[in-house]
Amino acid sequence: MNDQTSKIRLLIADDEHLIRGALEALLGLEPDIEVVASADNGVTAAELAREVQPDICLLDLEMPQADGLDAAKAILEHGSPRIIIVTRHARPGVLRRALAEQVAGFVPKSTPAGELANVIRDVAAGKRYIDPEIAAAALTAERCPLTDRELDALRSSRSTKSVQEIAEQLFLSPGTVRNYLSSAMAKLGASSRHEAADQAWQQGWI
Amino acid sequence: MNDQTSKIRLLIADDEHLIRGALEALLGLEPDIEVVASADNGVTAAELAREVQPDICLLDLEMPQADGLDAAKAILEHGSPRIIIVTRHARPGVLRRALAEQVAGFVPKSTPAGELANVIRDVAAGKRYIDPEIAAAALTAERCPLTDRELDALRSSRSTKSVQEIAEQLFLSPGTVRNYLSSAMAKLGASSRHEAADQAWQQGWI
DNA sequence: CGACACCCGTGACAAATGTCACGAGAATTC
DNA sequence: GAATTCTCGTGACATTTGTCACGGGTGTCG
Repeated sequence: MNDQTSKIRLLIADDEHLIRGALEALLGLEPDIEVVASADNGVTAAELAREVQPDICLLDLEMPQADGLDAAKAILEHGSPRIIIVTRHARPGVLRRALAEQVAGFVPKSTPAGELANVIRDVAAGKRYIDPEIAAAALTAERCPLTDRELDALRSSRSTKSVQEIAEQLFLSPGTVRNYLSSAMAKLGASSRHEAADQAWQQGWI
Repeated sequence: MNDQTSKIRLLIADDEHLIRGALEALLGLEPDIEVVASADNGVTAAELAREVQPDICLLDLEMPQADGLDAAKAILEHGSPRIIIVTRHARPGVLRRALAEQVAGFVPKSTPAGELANVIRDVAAGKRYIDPEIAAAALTAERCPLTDRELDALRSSRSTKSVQEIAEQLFLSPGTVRNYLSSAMAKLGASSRHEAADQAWQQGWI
């Protein structure tokens, strides 16, 4: 791939131009890193990755079109760069899914800026890097106690408002939906379905 | 203050270390800009501003402790730097409040990175800069149709869940609160108070 | 087989929520 | 002064929501 003398070839994807540009500037200062591509959404990130074959892809998790995990999946189908996910809200369940996708690095945006270059070097050297805070949270967080249908109901209840509509979406009777939501709320200790749906989302279960 | 030869003295405040560091790197590359202070919340930003007396303060809107507007207010009590607000979600109402605080610049994080330095120079030269997209949105957006009490109720309903608790917070009867929420929902075309509160927040009314 | 967990549905009930009609007070206008 | 409009407030009402108890069906595991 890249020998001792050549630079680490980096792709950056973030939908906020200001931040992407700033990251380019920050990392461009490093003598052993070269930014070879940048994108503002997951789809073009995947396309660019196929073209330029970078060593490392630095992907923001929250992006329009396709998020960081979608992009990682697409990228790994046509190449084998190392992937680092950057995120604002680090949720345990998301970390699990990221690791399932063979992601090599996972850092929150609260990471000190100086650290990032080191993480990139470590990952380029074949190591993996997981933010210790998030790792701890993911390990202490118990497994999702909800059943599949309960998760379906919660998912629908985030976008839809009335039980009727949720029932129609899932092809169920309204009573059943309320039962699922009720039991989910009981398991999560929430007092409204919105609260329960929020919690489930925070954990990365939906 | 600063004559032709001296650099623009800049304070940066953003709670995400990664972004703050990246911005420092980006702007540090400019020959006529010098980052003299940086903070990760509004309170320390205000304290630092009093100490180092920067020419320009670049404040993120979303910060813990005190947000960008709070910080701007505090800063302007003990000095007269020019303030630039940076934000992820640019809401029309927030722009209005920012202008009321004598803020000199208002840019979203979707601004191209190269632009930012130019904005800083313009503002340092005494001009004002408002992102055209947000300005247009703020001008087309009609004035808030809600009464003061309706706004109070919506504000409370974002943090509190039951009508009872909202009523206690506002020293009102539960029935009155429900009326305010109901009329607010009618005015906004929402079908639940959460939806209405969300809309009002999106517009920057609360 | 029995025990168990999950899926789907029903009916009934209390509490919370949203809607409505109505009234008191203040300000404006004729 | 009377009519009008606006805001703020109260109480009654139907609907929605969340809870509970129950039953039938399916598949898995010991």
